[in-house]
Amino acid sequence: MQTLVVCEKPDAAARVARALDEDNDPRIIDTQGVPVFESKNRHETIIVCSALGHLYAVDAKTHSSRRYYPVWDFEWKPKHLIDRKSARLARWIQVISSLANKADRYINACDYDVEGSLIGFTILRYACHGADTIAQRMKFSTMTEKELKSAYKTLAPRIDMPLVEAGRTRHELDWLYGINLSRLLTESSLKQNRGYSTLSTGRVQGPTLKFVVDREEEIQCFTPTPFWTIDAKVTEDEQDYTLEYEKEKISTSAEAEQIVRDCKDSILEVESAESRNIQQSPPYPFDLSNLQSEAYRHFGYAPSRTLALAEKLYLEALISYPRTSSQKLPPDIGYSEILRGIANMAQYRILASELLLQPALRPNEGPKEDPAHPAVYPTGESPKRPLIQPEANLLDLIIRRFMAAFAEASLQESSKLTLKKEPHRFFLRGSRQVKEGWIQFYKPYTSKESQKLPDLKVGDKILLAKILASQRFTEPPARYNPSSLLQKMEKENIGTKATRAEIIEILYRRGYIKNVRIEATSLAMKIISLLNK
DNA sequence: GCAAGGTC
Repeated sequence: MQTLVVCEKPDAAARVARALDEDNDPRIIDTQGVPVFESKNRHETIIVCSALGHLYAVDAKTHSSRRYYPVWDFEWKPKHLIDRKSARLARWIQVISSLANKADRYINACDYDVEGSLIGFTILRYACHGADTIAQRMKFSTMTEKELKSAYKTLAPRIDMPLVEAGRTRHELDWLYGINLSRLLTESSLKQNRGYSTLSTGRVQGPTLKFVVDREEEIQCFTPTPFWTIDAKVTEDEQDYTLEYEKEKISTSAEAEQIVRDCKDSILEVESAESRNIQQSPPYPFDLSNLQSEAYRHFGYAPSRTLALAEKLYLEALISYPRTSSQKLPPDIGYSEILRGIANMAQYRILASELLLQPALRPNEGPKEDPAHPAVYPTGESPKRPLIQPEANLLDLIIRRFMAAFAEASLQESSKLTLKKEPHRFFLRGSRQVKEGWIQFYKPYTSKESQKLPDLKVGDKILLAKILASQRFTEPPARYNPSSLLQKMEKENIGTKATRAEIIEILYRRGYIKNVRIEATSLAMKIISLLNK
């Protein structure tokens, strides 16, 4: 009896093999670069092998011209027969096939989601000689040793065909829709003598581009309307304080002038003073899109760049797997061991040591989960080479975010004074940090600036030092940038954590969008109006 | 030179 377990990626295979081996030390079998492990326990020997994502994909059945459309004939083929860049997968499939010959029991242990179920299915069917019909399914939601062991004990007797069908249909529809429409666009552009340029669209590219085009149209159609604001100041102990008028926007010049006339050189009386404490929980651990948006905010890195940098840090064992949508950190990643590692780096020593003094370490987790990975966290290893600045920046962000997640809530006192000159009201807002909590750990990536208030009590009087009305204009909606466009995609649930950044890059490459503050080009306008028909 | 989804 020989069991063959198929995982989605080498890293996952290593974890599964470790969990299933009774000494947590599986034998690594040499297969010239294709990872295969042998796990032993009292009853059996288990062979654990790995895919490298999809090994099979959809392609045209016959290789006619790429200019021909529509194409309806497609079939599933090994990826190395479809594109040259996948050449190394030929050996992958060979190795798995020969392992399958010696096996009589098969388990799909790919990530428990649509794509994982399909990756396992195509391998079992095409590389393991139709083993999909007898294979079992190992289901887990995190790759902890405990959960992997228990998943192995409670195998589902069959693979999950509904998920497989969903995945297969998605691949096929995306291919039919994307390839045909893209060829149509490219050909029609050729016919209009625009010269050759590849045009493309698809289930994700199309709607994403439409977000940008819609915004472009809103901006072009926008007519600014005037409004007035009141700028006012008081002075106390030689310090100026800016007042907010009770109405943020005033619609007519006459009304604004009236307010100024009513209040000019008058004495304001403090009508009320309120203050309340606001507690703010630590930030959640990073999922990929939060990491991308913070890296954009603080360093200006495009989401695609952040993913590439994170990938590199991951391959050098400095951080965990970055393509995750989880905001959870299960205890078995070893909180205190990681923090001890972080404490070995001089710049974090004091902060990490402080956390290690806590009686119990518990991260403030977010709601999002991922079937295969925890949130992004630092491994606690020190870099073995000098990092380039962007790598160092990203690692610093990830380390501080990790520490912050374990820290205490911050407490801020927020105060508001209301000053009156009948019938008008002005506000003075202030804030003060009462307890720093997690902010101490996440600096400099958060700024909670204190705003002092003058020492005034209810009933006190103070001279209005300055008041004037200013005309302003309403502004059109802001353009997307790569980060906000990615967030919009996530909100609308198109694309995936691993592909969104790349799809935005494609839109740039096709000449559909330009600049960091994203503008739709005239080409994009034409494409979208064509697709709307 | 085409999609979108895995992964390195």
